[in-house]
Amino acid sequence: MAKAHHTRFDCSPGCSVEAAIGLIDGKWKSVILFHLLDGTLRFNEIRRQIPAVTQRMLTNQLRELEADGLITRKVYAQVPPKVEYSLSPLGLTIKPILTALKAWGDENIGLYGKPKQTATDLQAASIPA
Amino acid sequence: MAKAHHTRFDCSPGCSVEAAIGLIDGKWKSVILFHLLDGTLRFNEIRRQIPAVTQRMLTNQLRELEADGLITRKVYAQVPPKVEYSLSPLGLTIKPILTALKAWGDENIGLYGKPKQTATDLQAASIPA
DNA sequence: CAGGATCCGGGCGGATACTG
DNA sequence: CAGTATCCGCCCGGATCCTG
Repeated sequence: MAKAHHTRFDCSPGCSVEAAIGLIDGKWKSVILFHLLDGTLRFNEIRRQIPAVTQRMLTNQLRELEADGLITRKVYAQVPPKVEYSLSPLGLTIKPILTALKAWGDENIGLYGKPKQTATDLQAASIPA
Repeated sequence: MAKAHHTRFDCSPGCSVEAAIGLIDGKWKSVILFHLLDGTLRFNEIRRQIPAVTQRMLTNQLRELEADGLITRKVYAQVPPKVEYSLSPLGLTIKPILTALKAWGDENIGLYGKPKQTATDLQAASIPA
């Protein structure tokens, strides 16, 4: 797992959840993977899709994703350099998670990063107590 | 968002993914939420479910989850103290994500935290290139 | 274009001690 | 039981400069 961001998990039932999260957390990984769902992207293309990421971090996260086998890095021997990133077969399998995240985010989060409905709102709306 | 672990996200398409992840990352949150799927738990019950977490971290993460409206904290005025944590209505809505994570983890990760099949394996198995 | 190298501060998170 | 308080090391991640 590259550098083991989560130090370690001694397994209890929820272990695989932890492990799964371990692969897609890391501040930018999920967003990167999400954008790669649309297809292959070059380095600076990803940067443009995620303006807030620094090139250092982008390189880092891409390296870790590659080390974890989630993405594939293809280098073209030419100048100026051209490097393409795409989801590996394993990476493709996390699509359900990403779309679930996206769906949930779209549903429950405003554009400001704040939950748009509070627990109380939802209580009144859907759940009968 | 409590203390804004992810500083901020200036929104591009994948923003809501980032935002969603922002709520469930934080080293232990996903596991905590996952265990709360089974129902209400007391503080030390959660600790026992997640041996690797320290009480400091557990308190932290619980506070953040509460601030984000994902869990509910119920304090019983009695001694010795009794505090129960449970998923809020909003928290319940992330169940699909958690189960997706669990499913993916169970499927693709061994008990050691390493992906059990490499990209190459999967390539040979399913995808024709 | 796609990075590598270095410097550096902030905060995440562990360990320990104390409390209502 | 369910925390709070404090100290502190580590490394995450930003900023900047350099390269094939």
